[in-house]
Amino acid sequence: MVTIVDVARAAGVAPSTVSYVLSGKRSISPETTRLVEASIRELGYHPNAGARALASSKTSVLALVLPMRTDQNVAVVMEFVAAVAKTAREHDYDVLLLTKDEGPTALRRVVSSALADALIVMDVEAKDPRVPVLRSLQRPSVLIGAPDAASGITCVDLDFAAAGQECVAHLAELGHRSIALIGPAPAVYRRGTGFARRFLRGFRAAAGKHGVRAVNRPCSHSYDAAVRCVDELLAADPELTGLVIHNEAVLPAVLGDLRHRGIRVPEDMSVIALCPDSMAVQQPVSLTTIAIPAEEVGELAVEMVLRQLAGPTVPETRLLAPRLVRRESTAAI
Amino acid sequence: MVTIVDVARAAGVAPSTVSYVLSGKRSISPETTRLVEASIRELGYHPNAGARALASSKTSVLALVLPMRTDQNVAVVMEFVAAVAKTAREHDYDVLLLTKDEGPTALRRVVSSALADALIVMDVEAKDPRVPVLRSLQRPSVLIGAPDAASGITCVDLDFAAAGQECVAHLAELGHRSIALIGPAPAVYRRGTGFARRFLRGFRAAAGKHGVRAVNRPCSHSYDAAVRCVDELLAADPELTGLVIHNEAVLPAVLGDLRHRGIRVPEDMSVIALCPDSMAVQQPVSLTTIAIPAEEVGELAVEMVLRQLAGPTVPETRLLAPRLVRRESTAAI
DNA sequence: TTGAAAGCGATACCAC
DNA sequence: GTGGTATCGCTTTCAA
Repeated sequence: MVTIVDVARAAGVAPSTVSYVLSGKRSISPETTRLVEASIRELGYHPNAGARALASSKTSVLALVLPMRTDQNVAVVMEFVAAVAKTAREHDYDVLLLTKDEGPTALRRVVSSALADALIVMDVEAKDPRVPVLRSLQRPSVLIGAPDAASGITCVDLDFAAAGQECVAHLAELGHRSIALIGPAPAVYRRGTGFARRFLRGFRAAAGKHGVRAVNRPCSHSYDAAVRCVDELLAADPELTGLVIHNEAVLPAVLGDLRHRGIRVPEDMSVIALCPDSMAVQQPVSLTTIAIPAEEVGELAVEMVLRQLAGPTVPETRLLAPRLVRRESTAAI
Repeated sequence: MVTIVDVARAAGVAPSTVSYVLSGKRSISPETTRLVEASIRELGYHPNAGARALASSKTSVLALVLPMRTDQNVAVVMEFVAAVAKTAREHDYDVLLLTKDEGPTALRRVVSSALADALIVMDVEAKDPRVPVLRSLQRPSVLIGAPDAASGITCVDLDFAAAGQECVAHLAELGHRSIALIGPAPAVYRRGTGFARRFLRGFRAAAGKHGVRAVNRPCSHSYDAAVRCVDELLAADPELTGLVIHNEAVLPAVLGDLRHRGIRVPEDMSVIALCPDSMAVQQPVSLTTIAIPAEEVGELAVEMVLRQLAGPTVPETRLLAPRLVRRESTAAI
């Protein structure tokens, strides 16, 4: 193993000088810099992460807590992870993977054993037990999502309320007077995952404002549930002409079922979905969507957490404005 | 921060004794053990990971290299990750996340900076540039998947060749005489991802053996591509009665299209898919599948890599036998 | 602009 | 069965 002493000897300088060349924390003559950098390259030196962490109390590692349900949202979660990993590396950080089901203890463990400098936590619920722990930990952290009590912590997420509003506004503008929301599984509401309720709130508010008849129907992930859901909605209101789908899992099922019933999209039924773009274009009709800005959120999460690492910041909840992408599944009535 | 010295003082013993209580590397009197453990609990002591790594040259971290494409396979990748993370934690290891597009350099970096003790590498291609690097690294590693030249390295994967054979055998037994394989996107074959070719090989061999007419058609991930694919297959052979789908992305599209054409599954067309179970039961007809044993593979990968860490082992490629789960999408002709 | 040396917090060897 | 302490590789303060 190549150590800083080896490099120093090869370059004919002191170990501390090598360290300073690497960190840039003091000015070094160009000549010395050249010498040291050459030795580093020649010997293939990589600083030992443990030693560095021990001496500097900084690990250059971010812990990322992931939900590991495989039933839902997988594509979106993956996009977050990709964005977080990429952005972290751009700032010379590595990513340590934790899973949500390790619970709040895992956060404590990672921090007290100095495995990571900061935490990014996904899939935050309304009354998330990890939030108080995070608060007590006194370590930089960013939540992706937002709990009920977000005071004192930093969050970033899509503005789901605005997203709900935009969906309704778009349909209302196209002349639709009766619309329905096919929501996430009942379990999601029960778990109190914030985004579901925030979306619903925006949806309802906008419906009131635009004078549109609007109903809401959670839907679990089986094909049958999706079909039953469409059934009920059509039975309850034959005039229904607009569907907002906030549930990627049943997207193919709902669209398939509409087609099977001879209900054309968008001629007979306008459909707008909240889902990743990649999914939107993989359907029989390419879907008008509110994109989930996973990449942006992931990137932002890393940047916000690094800013905290760099110095004091004020906790804030950052909600990203929804971006409606109009494709072929919505039309004027 | 609580250190081992604090614990030692509180328990009235030497720091080394605390260390030995923790590691179990020498026998300690019950009384001392009790005392030390109590102090640890009271003070909330967690050993500093960096210090430990520095002193012992072991990090208790496994590096996991993930593909970050979001287009395909996401559910399966997620299941791997979940299994790896869970199994690693059960053995008191943490997981460091790397992405495939960081390339072979990332492997070198992680090893030389002593960020991880071993590597688990996913999405291995036929001529994967990471393989020679891995070989030169002299660190325990397991590939999920298998390159062409697997000598000297440890791999674990589903036995895709056997899976291809099983699919054909199952359909042949049911009396089908003409079947087709809807395969992964052309890009996947081009990339030389081993599993695609191995599956195809098994498929062809079994078709020959059972005297079944069999064709192969790669299919990219758009809805239109899927429809076109079905179109062509039906045009080429009106007698086609069996479909093997090795492409989760187009599963809903193909099934939707069949239904739209009035082709019933399984009455008119038997369908067997290679996909996660969760996906199989989310279709209009629950699908007969070869399950991808992601959980088993992930678990095994961790165990194999830990065994290497424990002592010398002989490199081997472990192929898991496919398990066909019969559901409602296949029937006798 | 550079060097010397004191830690950082654990492990594991050497003593007893 | 237990204690003392050199050691791991780096950062950073103090000195020059």
